[in-house]
Amino acid sequence: MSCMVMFKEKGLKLTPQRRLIVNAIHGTEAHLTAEEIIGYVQTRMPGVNKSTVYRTLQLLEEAGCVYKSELGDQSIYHHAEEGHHHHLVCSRCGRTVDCAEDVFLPIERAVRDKYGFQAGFKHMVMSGLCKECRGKAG
Amino acid sequence: MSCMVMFKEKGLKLTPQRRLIVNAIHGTEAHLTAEEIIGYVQTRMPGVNKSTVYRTLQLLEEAGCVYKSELGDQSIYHHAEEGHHHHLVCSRCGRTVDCAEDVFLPIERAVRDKYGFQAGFKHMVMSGLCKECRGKAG
DNA sequence: ATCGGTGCAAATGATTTGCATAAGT
DNA sequence: ACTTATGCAAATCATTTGCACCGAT
Repeated sequence: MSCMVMFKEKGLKLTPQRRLIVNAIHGTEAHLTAEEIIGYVQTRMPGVNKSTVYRTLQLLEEAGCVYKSELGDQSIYHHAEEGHHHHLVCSRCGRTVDCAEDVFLPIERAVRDKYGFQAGFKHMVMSGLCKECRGKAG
Repeated sequence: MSCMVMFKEKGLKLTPQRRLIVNAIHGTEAHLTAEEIIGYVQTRMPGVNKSTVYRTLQLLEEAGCVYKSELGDQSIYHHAEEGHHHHLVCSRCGRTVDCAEDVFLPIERAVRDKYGFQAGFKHMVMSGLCKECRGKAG
């Protein structure tokens, strides 16, 4: 719950709305779209406005409590806990699989050695087919 | 110029507007935003409408002549020629460096072996710091 | 009292779409 | 001629912003 602490440390307020948003993100290992988070929050507290959610997500992202990634035309959000820094999202069933951080090390090294380019692979979201969907048609 | 041929093969028309759009994309190794392409086209042929450009880009992408990637909140476009399948975009100076395709092989293998996940790394755009900018402040 | 937070409504900005007209083949 | 393409204007859709009011410290 470092998010909660963060608010106070920055002199920001820990409102019920913000608590809900933090809960939504910490309550799952999945990636959530802004819309899904809005839905979660509004289910438990009708009347909460989209802009409140967007503003809070921005605060959380700036504080490093939440990762924001672009997938397709929307942004998806995920908490920034230790131990699982990348994600595999199945483009068929939507399942999310956590992925170890070190899988990017070879490419990071290769790109640095070959091109002198320091790539930043932070919380990457890769799309493809998960184990279950690989065999299936479609 | 397989794009040009593609139009005819599909019974589509090769208009001056489309020719310009194809030229814009094939005339550079850089990634172009829709806006940049619109600018290129309108400079040489004022009056061409955005929607024409967007519609053509969509056709080209569907035909596999052009790659579309999301970077930040906009889409960027690049021709689909052989030999350079990934791109490194410097987040500081905007420079684009072509990147060999094989740098993704290790990660593709690792993710498949570890998680049974078949990731699709097609025409990836990675952001980071290029050789020139790595030393500089900022 | 003061500063930050919220809801609301309107603004943005990229992309898409409906439609009447223009132009390739 | 016949079908596709284009320009224009309006519609979307996710996200952002201005503003007056509300609430916690």
